[in-house]
Amino acid sequence: MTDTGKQLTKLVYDALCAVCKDSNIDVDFSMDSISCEIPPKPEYGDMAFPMFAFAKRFRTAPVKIAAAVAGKISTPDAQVLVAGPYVNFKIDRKAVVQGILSSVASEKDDFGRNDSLKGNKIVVEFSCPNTNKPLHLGHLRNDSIGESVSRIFAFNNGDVKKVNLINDRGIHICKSMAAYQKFGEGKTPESEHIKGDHFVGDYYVRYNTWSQSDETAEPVAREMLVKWEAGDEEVRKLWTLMNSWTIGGIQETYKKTGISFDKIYYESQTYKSGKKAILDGLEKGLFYKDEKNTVWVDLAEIGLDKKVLLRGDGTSLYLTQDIGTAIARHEDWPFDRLYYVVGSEQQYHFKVLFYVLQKLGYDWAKSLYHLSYGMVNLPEGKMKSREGKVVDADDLIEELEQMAKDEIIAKGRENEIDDIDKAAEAIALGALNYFLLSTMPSKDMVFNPAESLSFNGNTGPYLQYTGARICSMLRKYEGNTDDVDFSLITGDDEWELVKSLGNFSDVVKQAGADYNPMLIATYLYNLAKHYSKYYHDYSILKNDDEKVTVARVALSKAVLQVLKNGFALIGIPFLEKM
RNA sequence: GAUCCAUUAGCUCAGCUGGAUAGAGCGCUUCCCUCCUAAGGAAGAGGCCGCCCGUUCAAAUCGGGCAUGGAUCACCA
Repeated sequence: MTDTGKQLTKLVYDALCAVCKDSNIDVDFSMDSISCEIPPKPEYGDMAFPMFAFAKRFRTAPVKIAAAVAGKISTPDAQVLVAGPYVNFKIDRKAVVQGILSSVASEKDDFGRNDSLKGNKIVVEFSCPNTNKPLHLGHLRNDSIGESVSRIFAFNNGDVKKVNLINDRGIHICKSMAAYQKFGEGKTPESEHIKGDHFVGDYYVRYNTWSQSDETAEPVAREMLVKWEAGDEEVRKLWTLMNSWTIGGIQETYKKTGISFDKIYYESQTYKSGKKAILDGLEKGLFYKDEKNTVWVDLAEIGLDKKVLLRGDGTSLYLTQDIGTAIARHEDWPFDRLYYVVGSEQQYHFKVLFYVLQKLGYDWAKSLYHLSYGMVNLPEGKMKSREGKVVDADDLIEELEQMAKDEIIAKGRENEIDDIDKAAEAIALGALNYFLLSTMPSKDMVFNPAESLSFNGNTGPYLQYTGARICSMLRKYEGNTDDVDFSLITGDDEWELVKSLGNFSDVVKQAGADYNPMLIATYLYNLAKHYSKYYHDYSILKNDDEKVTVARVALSKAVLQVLKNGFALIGIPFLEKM
């Protein structure tokens, strides 16, 4: 495609020069200034050259320039069209089709893989749950984005490490512990047959109701935190036990949603770090101390106020700790970039964090990114943990699975599918991940259970269904596609499909550059949509001419392959049957 | 008071570094199991792209202002 594009660009350039000569205008532009586009509709041709850029120079309307330029071009390779302000070409599609379909067939699961991030060491930190409650829908969005961008970076051949930092200490953890100590009566997740994270989460809720009616609750939690920091044996024991329950439960959820990490950090092990860096900075005069020995940073340089880096008693804060872990991480593995997948409400925090690291003289601080994502709201407003207005992750997944199962049975597909439970799980996960990733990360999104859980239309299951149909068709096809006459797949609808396949790699690159999985989701939806129309309008298996069948099957195989490759990037399980 | 983000169809969202008649899905009104899965396809209705200026041959897109909604801001994470 690019070769053809270059040839045509040269033709257009030469014609433009000729037009300049006729009008006595100096040629002060190069070939690079000519842009080449793919027209939005097939009837406009296959390649388009807009003439807008020359309107000013020529003091002529783009439409007239296009006509003049087109008049100067004659080539046996392509047909020239004037479409308003554009000079368009219809080209010989066969070679392009052959090129793209052959690459898909030979590169298979690696089709779309490229070197745009080769040599880049990239850390993606995401999820970062607390150990006092189970995951909710907001965490699922975080996980989904983190896992997906990691896969996209890796598909651009970046060297990716996924890390998690578990927030396992602090007053909120002590609250669930305090409630358990008071009301637990030695119960365990096993004895109550409850998933560990939910078990602990129930005590966190219990604490909140307790503290509302009894003012002795708060001192209990506070005292527990002091004991924890002092290393009190009994408190530590309880802490270890309850954390193991929660983390065990959360890991089950990770397993279910296809999330994994290369390394898991625990805040209890890192929360004291950063102190030394701050003191060093203080010595260098980067920060200042007040009369209470509190260490401050002045943020006037970046238009902000000031911020505490170290308490007067020498203890660390969230920011201090993040400074420490960032430094430690870079020492562990000198990354080229580090992405923090964290909600948009922490934009201020990261702005300050990056600034302080830069001030401390760490050059790599400019390679830190806050991959900020918006909140997941409910139609009636925000999710509020304390009021119990949250969409629990496990509950949501279970509900989706049940719906998928019902759907399979309602469609009478249970005999066609080998393992209904497995298929239902895959459909549920596909629906969930597609839903979470098809909105731009930076934007807030609304989760309307009734509408969001649909399996029709622009959804994950629609994509899975498109793939499953192709598979089902291929199972019925006996022949092979070793010898394809590519000239038989040059119709407009087929051309659109092939063009789309050819774009996949660019979309993967763009998604990597923008760290935006939504681009993959949108791309896949459009591909599936084009294919569905094609599938409906064209007979693929039953044709008078066997050669036509071969060609169409080859095209279908290529679409299937690209769908598969894209699915892997946004966490949509591929299904051969559904 | 300040900073950041958002505002596109009834609802949920696309629209890339400005360019050909503003696009999907859901919902609504119709039509299609002709072959390979109807979890599908086709058609229709539905838009001052929040408002006002500006830059440009060209603005949903860029800049400024305003309005509305949200997030954040001095020792919570």
